[in-house]
Amino acid sequence: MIPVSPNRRSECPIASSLDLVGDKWTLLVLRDVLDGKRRFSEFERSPESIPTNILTERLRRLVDAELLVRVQTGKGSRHIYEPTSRAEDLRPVLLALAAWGNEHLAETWVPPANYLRSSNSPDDSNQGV
Amino acid sequence: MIPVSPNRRSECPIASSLDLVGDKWTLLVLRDVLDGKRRFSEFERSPESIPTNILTERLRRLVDAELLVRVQTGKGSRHIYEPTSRAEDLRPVLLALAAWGNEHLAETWVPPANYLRSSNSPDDSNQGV
DNA sequence: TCGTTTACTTGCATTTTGAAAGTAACCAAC
DNA sequence: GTTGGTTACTTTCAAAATGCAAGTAAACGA
Repeated sequence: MIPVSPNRRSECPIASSLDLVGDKWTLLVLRDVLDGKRRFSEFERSPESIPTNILTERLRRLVDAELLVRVQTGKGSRHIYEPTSRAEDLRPVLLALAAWGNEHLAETWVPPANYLRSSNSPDDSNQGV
Repeated sequence: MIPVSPNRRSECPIASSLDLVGDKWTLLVLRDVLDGKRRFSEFERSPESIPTNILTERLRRLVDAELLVRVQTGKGSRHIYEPTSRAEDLRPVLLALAAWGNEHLAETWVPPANYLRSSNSPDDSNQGV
């Protein structure tokens, strides 16, 4: 369980979830990681172009809340971010948002049928994001 | 279909949805309206205490995007906001967020089994939000 | 060894948010 | 028919978050 945060607005589970992931960028980072991306530079290269200072801060928050774990790879400042089951459990949220977007927003990419359905690495035939 | 917005970050359906509802407050207004609330003053009284200038602006955006319709009641500046089917279609997003919050965030209200499942007015036995 | 990549940090301008107070129209009671 | 309350806002201004650009240090790759 993620402990009660000091800036929680209410005990509503929706409001409390949004206190953690309800901003412009966090769910997009989670989208990427659940789509198989693992590295800072991969998140950075996504089409939305997240500013790097914000990416750093969001990754830190997600690691703090244990939605991601940061794993050292090689010697220096080279690591990957792996989703935990807490992050995996957000898939239904992302899938519901994607379905709503495809149904109601003009000119959105329709992802392949299995998009975000497994934790596998992204498949080359899809449009990714 | 909601037309392409000038500030859209990408054609990803998740990112595009978040361009409209991906902030701290919008989904809480939609939670309230899907929970049976209809008036400005009802949204204002929710436990998260949305600032009124922000509430005004969010209601305007949701009316513009046709997730809500503003209906005059009585003479003067007295109206209600009714959800359209575009808003109803966001229920799965809210339910998924609520489920995730209840599973992973400490001390969140567990809403009744039928929470947000219908467009009926809220039932007195529930804790509302 | 030299250029490139990775994963950041820093500084600063712009934008958004938040808190509080103000307002105008209506409504209900006395 | 005035007074007090409610409704649905608007305005002001401070504070916080975001965004952009540039800088950095270590490591990697040829």
